[in-house]
Amino acid sequence: MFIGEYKHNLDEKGRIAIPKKFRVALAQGAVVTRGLDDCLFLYTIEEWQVLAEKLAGLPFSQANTRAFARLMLAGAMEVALDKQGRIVLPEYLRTYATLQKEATVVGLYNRLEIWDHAVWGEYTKQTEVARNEIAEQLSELGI
Amino acid sequence: MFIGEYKHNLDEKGRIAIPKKFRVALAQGAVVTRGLDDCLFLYTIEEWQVLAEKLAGLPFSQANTRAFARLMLAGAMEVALDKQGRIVLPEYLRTYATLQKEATVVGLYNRLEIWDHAVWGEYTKQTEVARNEIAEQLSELGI
DNA sequence: AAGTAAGTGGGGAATTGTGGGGAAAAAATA
DNA sequence: TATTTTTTCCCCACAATTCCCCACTTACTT
Repeated sequence: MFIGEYKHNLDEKGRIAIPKKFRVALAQGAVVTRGLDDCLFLYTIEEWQVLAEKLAGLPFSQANTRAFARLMLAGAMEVALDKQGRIVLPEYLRTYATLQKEATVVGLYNRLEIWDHAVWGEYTKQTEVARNEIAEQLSELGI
Repeated sequence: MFIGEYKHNLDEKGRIAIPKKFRVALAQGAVVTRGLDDCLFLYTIEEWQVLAEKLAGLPFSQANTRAFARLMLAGAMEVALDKQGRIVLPEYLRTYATLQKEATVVGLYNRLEIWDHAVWGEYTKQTEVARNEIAEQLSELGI
C-alpha cells in the first residue's frame, strides 16, 4: 500500500529517488504516465495491466474517451529502478508535470503520484478549503 | 477503545508521546493522517486498512473524490512507537495541523486525534455554543 | 518524603537521498 | 562499415536525515 508524502529532488539527469519503503514493490518494474491535475502517475506492472485494459476498453467512437486514452496510454513509459532506487523520468513527462528540481512523491494506495513541489503546494492549499464540503458529500460512504 | 483528553508536548524533532494506556493497542503499528478541522487522525493498522480501502475505491475520474483521497491517503504515514512510546510526526503533518509545541491528544473510540493545544481550545469554545442545538438535531439518532 | 512511572530532551550511529564521474551501449555521420 | 558523438547505465562517495538508545525531570502514589 502506497501512502504518504515525500519531498525528493530530481537531479540533472532527470532522475528521482523512490522512497525506500516502496522499492520492493516496484522492483519487478513500474510504469509512469501522464496523470490528472498536472502530475504523473506511477503504477506497479500488475496495477498498470488492470488499468490499461480498462482504458483499452473505452469506446473510441467518443472524442473525450479517445483523448483520455491517449493521455494515459500514449503517455506511459516503463521504468526500472537503478541500484540506488531511482528512476529516470523521460523529458516529455517532466515537461508535462512542469518538473524541474523539487518534487513531491505521494502515495495513493495503488499508485504513486509525482508532483512539482510548488504545484502540489498550490493544489493542497486550494483543496483544503473545500475539504469539509467534500467530506460531507462522502459521508454516505461511512467515512 | 480510545477516550479522554491528554496534553503532551512535541519535542524539537517532531516527536510526541502517546498516552501510556493506548500504547499496547498501537504496538502493532499505527497510521497518522490529515484529519478534518485542522487536526490529525491516528488509527490502528486494522482500522486504517478498512478506511484506506474505502478511500482507494473512490473513482479517480472525479475531481472532488480525487482531492479527498489525496487529503487522507497521501496525507497518511505509518508510524511506529519508539522505546519510550513516542511517534515522529512528519513535517508536512505538523504544518497541516499547525503543531508547534503544545498539543492535545484526544480519544474518539476508534481513533486518536492530535490537535494543536490552542486550536483545540478554540474549537471546544466555539462548538460549546452550538452544542445544545446539535444535541437536539441528534435526538432522532436515538442519542 | 521517597519511590515509581510517565513524559521530555539530546547525542551518536546507521540508513537513505543526492550528485557526479566513467564505462558501455546506442545512434548518427562519414 | 568504421568512427565519432551522444545517450544510457552503473558505480562510488558525500551529505543529510532518521532512528535508536541513554539520561534527566516531573508528577503521582503509597
